[in-house]
Amino acid sequence: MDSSLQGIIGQIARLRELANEWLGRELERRAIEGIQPAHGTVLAFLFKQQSPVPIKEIVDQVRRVKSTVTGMVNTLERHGYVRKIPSDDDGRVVYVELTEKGCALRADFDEISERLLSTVYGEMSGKDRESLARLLCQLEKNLRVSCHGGRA
Amino acid sequence: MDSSLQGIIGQIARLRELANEWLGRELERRAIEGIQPAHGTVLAFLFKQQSPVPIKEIVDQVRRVKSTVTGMVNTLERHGYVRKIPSDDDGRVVYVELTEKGCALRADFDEISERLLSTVYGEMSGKDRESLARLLCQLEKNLRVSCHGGRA
DNA sequence: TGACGATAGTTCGGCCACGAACTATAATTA
DNA sequence: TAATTATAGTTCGTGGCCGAACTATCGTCA
Repeated sequence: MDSSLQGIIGQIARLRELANEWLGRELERRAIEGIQPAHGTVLAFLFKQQSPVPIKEIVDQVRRVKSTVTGMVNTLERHGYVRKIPSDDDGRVVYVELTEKGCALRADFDEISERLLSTVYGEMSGKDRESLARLLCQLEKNLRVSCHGGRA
Repeated sequence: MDSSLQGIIGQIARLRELANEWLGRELERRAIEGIQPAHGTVLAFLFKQQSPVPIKEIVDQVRRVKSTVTGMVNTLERHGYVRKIPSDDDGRVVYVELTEKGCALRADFDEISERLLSTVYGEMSGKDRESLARLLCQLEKNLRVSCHGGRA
């Protein structure tokens, strides 16, 4: 029931898909291989770090279950964007760190983010952008309350 | 880059996930088994039919690639919500039709759709709902133009 | 009628995404 | 210190989603 097909939820779902599609094309256009739209949150987080981070940290930040993060990190590793380093102190943890190739994504990443924003907003006035953000926040709050009583 | 994490796209992505989460809980609460939020568009389409439809029709309506639809139809069939009937006239086509069990979903489906709508909107005024829809349409148009030059 | 191209579906491999089970290593507590 | 519990990651099975390749059938056209 991804839909409610008609109605606001369908609209939101479509929008999200269009954005993903746009990102896919942009990545392809720039010949960036092995990167999926979903990797965005992980990369954004890694860009902010100046030292290797445990996978656990990524899991907490990225709002994905650990098995999902394991998979994404492995994909990123296989494509050479990231390196895994087992901890010496704690035999359970594995650190993740961007490689050269991974760091090199940053410029594209920033450009793409900016371009997406300006594409999606187009000529929309600042006032309308604010209204939109506010209204969406409201929906988000409504759903969040109904889902988990406001937490998270 | 599902994200742009911050900004409108992230907000939309979160909203869509929350809606899916909400749907998941609702389906679980009603003990409806084997149904995924993504099946919503397929079911909505089947509810509107009074005779079996070729898979091709579903593909066109549901905005999913044929291999995806094949998968979903098979899942629905395995759970007994749907029946596949090879055509006599045309050896290539396979018709799909709701079973009793499938038809029985309709009431829940309608209720759930309505409840989701009222949950997500909450107390938002009619005027705001309209503004929101209008603004989202604008974003959708912007992206669509940028993606495929306005088609589709 | 026979070859060729279009059309309908399926299959396969690759990803994300989830939950449950499992491993291995701490940390805690009796 | 031994047993128990908690924590970090991985693995596995299910499913959506895609694109590409494949099969089978239908239409068309020579």
